[in-house]
Amino acid sequence: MFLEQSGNRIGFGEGFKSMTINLKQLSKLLKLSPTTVSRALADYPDVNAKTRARVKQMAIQHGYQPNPVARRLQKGKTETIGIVITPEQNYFSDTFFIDLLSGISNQITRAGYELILGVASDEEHEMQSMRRMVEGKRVDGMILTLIREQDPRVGYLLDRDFPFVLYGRTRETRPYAFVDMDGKQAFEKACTYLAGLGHRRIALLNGEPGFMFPVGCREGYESGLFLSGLELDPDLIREWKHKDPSQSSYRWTLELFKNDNPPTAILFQTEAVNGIFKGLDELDLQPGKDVALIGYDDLEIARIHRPSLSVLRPQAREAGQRVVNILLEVIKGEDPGKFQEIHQVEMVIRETSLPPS
Amino acid sequence: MFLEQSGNRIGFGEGFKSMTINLKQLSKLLKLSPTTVSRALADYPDVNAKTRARVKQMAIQHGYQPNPVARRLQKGKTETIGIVITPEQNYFSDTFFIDLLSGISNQITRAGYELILGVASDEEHEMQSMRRMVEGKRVDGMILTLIREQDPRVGYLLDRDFPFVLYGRTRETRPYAFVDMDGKQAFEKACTYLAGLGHRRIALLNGEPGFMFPVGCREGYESGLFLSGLELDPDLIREWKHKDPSQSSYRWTLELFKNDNPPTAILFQTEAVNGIFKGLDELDLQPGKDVALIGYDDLEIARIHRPSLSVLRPQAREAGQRVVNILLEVIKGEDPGKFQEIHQVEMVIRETSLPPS
DNA sequence: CACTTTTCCCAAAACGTTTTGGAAAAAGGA
DNA sequence: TCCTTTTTCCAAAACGTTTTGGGAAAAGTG
Repeated sequence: MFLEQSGNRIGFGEGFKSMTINLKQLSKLLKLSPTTVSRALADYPDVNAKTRARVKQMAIQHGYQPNPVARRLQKGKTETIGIVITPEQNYFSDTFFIDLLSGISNQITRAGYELILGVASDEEHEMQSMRRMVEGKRVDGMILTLIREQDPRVGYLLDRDFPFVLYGRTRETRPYAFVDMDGKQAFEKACTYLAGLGHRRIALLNGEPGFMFPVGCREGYESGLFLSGLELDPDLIREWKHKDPSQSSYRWTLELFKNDNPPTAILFQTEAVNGIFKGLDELDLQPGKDVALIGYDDLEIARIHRPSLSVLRPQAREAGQRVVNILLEVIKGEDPGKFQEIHQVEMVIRETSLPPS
Repeated sequence: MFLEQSGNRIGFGEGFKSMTINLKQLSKLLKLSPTTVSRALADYPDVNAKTRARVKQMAIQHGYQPNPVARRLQKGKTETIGIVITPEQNYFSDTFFIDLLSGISNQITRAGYELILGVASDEEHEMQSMRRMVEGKRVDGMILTLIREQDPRVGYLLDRDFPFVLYGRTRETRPYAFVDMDGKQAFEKACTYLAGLGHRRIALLNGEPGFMFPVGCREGYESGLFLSGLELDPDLIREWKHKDPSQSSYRWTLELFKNDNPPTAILFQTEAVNGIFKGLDELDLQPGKDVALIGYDDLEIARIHRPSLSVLRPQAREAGQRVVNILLEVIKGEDPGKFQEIHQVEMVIRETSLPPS
């Protein structure tokens, strides 16, 4: 049976579809083969410069864009990258995560790829959503965030040799690609800075154990104390809960000051700042004046609060872009172990980091 | 030339790909044609129940999943839905948007579709990102959020008859599908409630003009005043800026109380609550006690603040699910004008909605 | 038994690209 | 001029599905 290409059926009520043109139709218009048109558009050297220009001009004129689905099938790639977020991770609390996502999205678009998003309600659905993407051949690579110390996602992906990049790190001996912020260096810097101002009792209100990021923060804190010749006092360390940063940090703030020898400064993740402010308010302590504060992450609240909050500021957008560039390399077949980046974090001194009164 | 299907090349260092099976291979294993296997899996009646069971069993055993890219090409659909968000919209500030997104994502997954995400830095890139999805044949439909009164995106999509659903509404005479919250009814309810408590001076700290959602809020506020026999006083209405809710609402709060006859209650979007709290604090006014407060959106801060904030609570998750279900219908060819839903908003009375002192 | 209907399966086409492996035409070299 | 090389193009295969349009065998029917 011989089947005639039906053409575009203009005026057939097909709505949107009727305004689109495909390769075969374009090549007919140009009186060239689809092969040549395809190769002309892809800048292959074996097509005459003159015809290439003609092809490109016609393509633009008719708004031709190759059908991405067809190209993906032929190329054997999905040109798609997956990411799964969970609402319980209050990570979304402010500009930080959206900055990261913005860097990721823009770089993916630039590469002609797509970003597909899964929203999982808990850890189990998180894994399930990822498996659907991976085993369902829906993505070429995965981006992982909010990494846990023991993270089953990493083992899963390593086991099946599937391309991925972490924003963060985990406890895993096999090599893998990651982009991480130097939380250790950041907290060390903040800690020595405060000590340099004369603070001797510096508290740490750290993130929840189980996740990886508080680990570096604690290391930096301890190292900062050590470098400043200060003793580590376990009574000055508390950990807030991820599901409820404000409430838990509020409680811990009150508790910190029950101490006979209370802190004059607190280091923490900015996520927890509302609880801290509330606690200090209740204790009639003025942030910045009676207690120095430095938070990790430059959230909106840090800038608008009076006094404004001194912070450690990770460059989330840039990190997001790096994550994508690295992932594209890994997808191409590069060795993931080559890509392990730790980005420096700058300190922004505002009004809450004064010497002790 | 005769080409032999090369099979799976197990042990060829192909990594991930080698653990996957395709339709042809599965059909060979079953000694059936690809046609029959495909139809068996799709529950066509023209395949024997016995063989259908055999096929399904074998498919599960080998973890066969049809390649989505191939299916999309054949079906002429991308099975993909697009959404574009912008960071400048502080919409991401808390759980609200992620709840919406969660409802959207889950429903899309259930339908076997994919959600692709664009992050645009401003209005222009927002349009650009959408055009890439639409004209690049990367999605079957679009979801739009944070709608403006005059929204060029809506006109664009209507012009080319491309399926879409709004979360929100816009000024547009042609019929289109939307899911919106009944902001008018919500604010009316809150306003009459406060009036019922005895408040006579009720202020409105509304969202920025240009966007659609403050319109309903204002209507509800005015209607609530009217129903309660109160006069509208333009001095009691202010509008915060979208890019900086806290700062602008802080300024307006101070200004509201410069009034000779200051308000005893404020209605507002919860996004703006930080600025209001700060303003009241500076004026030595106790939230809830000296000034009644009801916010729109049940953000985390509303629950954890002491006193806890009375709020109007839209059901974002459910709305997200409806948006997707409707969009799938529109994609199927249903008339968008049939789908115009306005969801009720419940009021949650907490500690900031007492009678005037 | 002969004919019709139903059941069950399949070959081939189609979706829209890119890649492969030439082949014809033009240009260069002796 | 004749052979070789280069330039420019293209037909056909391939990616992995679903759909189309039968067709053979089995089951009914008279």
